[in-house]
Order: sequence, then C-alpha cells, then structure tokens
Amino acid sequence: MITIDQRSFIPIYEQVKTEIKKMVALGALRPHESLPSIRDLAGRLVINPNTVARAYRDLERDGFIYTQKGRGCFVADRGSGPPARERVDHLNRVFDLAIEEARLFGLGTPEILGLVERRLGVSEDGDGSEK
Amino acid sequence: MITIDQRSFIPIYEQVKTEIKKMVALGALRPHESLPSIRDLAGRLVINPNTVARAYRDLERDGFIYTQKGRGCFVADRGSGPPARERVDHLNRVFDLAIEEARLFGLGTPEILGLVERRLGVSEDGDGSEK
DNA sequence: AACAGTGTACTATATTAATAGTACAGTGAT
DNA sequence: ATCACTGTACTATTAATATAGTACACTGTT
Repeated sequence: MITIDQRSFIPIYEQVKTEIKKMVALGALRPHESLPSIRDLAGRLVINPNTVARAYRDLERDGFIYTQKGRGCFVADRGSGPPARERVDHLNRVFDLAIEEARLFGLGTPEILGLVERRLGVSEDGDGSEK
Repeated sequence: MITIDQRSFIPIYEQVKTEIKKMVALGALRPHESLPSIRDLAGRLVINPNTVARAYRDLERDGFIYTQKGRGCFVADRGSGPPARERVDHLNRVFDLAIEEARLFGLGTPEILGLVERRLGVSEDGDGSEK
C-alpha cells in the first residue's frame, strides 16, 4: 500500500500525490474507484488529515481524481489526467539524472548501458536486492 | 561547476553538500585543495552566505572537509569519503528507481533500453535540453 | 599598522510544511 | 430525524529553510 518517509525532504503531501499517481498509472486504482477517505488515509499513514486533504486537492486540480462532497474522492477517467507528453518528460528527467550520476562516477556510455542492462535483468524477476 | 535548483524540495544547503561530495568523489576536488570561500560560492550561486556556511559546517562535521579560521575550507585527506562499494550501491539504487518508474509507465525491458540509449545520446555532448 | 579576505556567530524576518483543533455542509443508511 | 460518514474551511502553532544584516576574530599581504 501507500508508504510515507517521514525523514525525506520531499513534503509528505507530495509523497502521497506521487503514490496515488503511481497506483493509478499502474492500474492498481481504476477509474471511478473510490480512494481512501481523507481521515482514513491520514489515520493509516499517521499523518494529519489536513496533509492528505492538501494532496487530494492538488490531485483534483491536476485532473487525477474528482471529489464529491459527502461521498468521497474517486479516480478520474483516463482521458483526463496529465497528457502522456508530460509523463514522458518526467521519465526523461528521471533517467537524465541517473545518467548524470553515473557520469560523475566516471562511467562512459557503454558502461552505463551495461549497468542498465544488469539492473533490468535484476528487476525482471527478483525483488531488486542483490547481495 | 556547482549548480543549484531553487525550485527543488531538497534544501539548498543539502544540494551544495551533495555537489561538493560528488566533486570530491570524482576527484575534481583533491585532498587539501581549497574550496571556494563561503562568500564567493554564495555570490556565484546567488544564495545567502549563511546557507553555504551551513553546508560547509555539515561537511566538516561529516569529515569531508576541514576549515581553518581566516584561511578557508579545504578538502579532507581521505582514504575516507564513502568507499567505492557504497557509491556503487547508490548508483544501483538510482537506476533501480528510474527503471521502476519506467515499468510503472508500462515500458518493457527493450523499451527501457531504447529510452536509455536515447538519453545517453542526448547527454553525450549537448546541454541536456531537447525540443 | 593597515587592509582585505577568511570563517564564525549572532539577531531578525518571511515562507513553507505539518500539526492540532474546531466547525460546517453534503450523503446515505437507519 | 438521526447518525455516521464524507469533503471543506477555517484559526493557531511549531519547526525548518532561507534570507538580510551586523559584528567579531583570525590570516596573510602590504
């Protein structure tokens, strides 16, 4: 389920937004399915209801969910939500940052490609842990 | 050189710390080499000297640099600094997270590999911007 | 001695994130 | 109507970040 890192620099409401968006993108939450209520989610994450409300408010503003007073919050229809274009841009940013780290570490293009291939193999089946 | 993202959720002093640590790890800054003075770096990054001082103070506490009043700050002599093993683990974590995002987006292994190849091309020479 | 540059140490202020608490209005089942 | 839920809207407070400004002590050069 949704998890929160209290010690992260990323604001909690941003973490909640990211987790919800991930679950929608994954299909773990389907269109028109109801989200946990503000107070319920706040209770489970042991955070303030205001913080969850802030996250839900942002998500509605960005078209990921819609709310009905007195009823709850629901996953929006896929047509809405951010266009694929923005998500592609985001993905590119994520990989650019990873690549930058690798270059700072001194890796060249072929080494980075090899690293990714290895990690892709790892994440194909396993749980991501090596050891 | 060092760059700062004013809109990031990561505190500026943390970004400064990370950049300095990266440069040390890379060898761009060598042991006993002098760091930019607090006021100088603050001027170049257009941030408050107090913020740079905070970063340097943390770096000294963690053993990455040492300071001499009236003279400046210098890179610590380190067999210390994080061992290569930890840095490799870190790099793996960074790429695992990026790959997870890509999978959540619905990309398969070959698509992810293609994406990385494209981004590698981008970061090879240019400034990272597309359009 | 004078000076410029260094780190250090304050005070004060503004902003944001997160909390606590209260209150109100809408929904649906009883 | 009542009740238990829902979202919403406030106020107030705390903590962390970042800023501005001032001052002081130390170093090395002149």
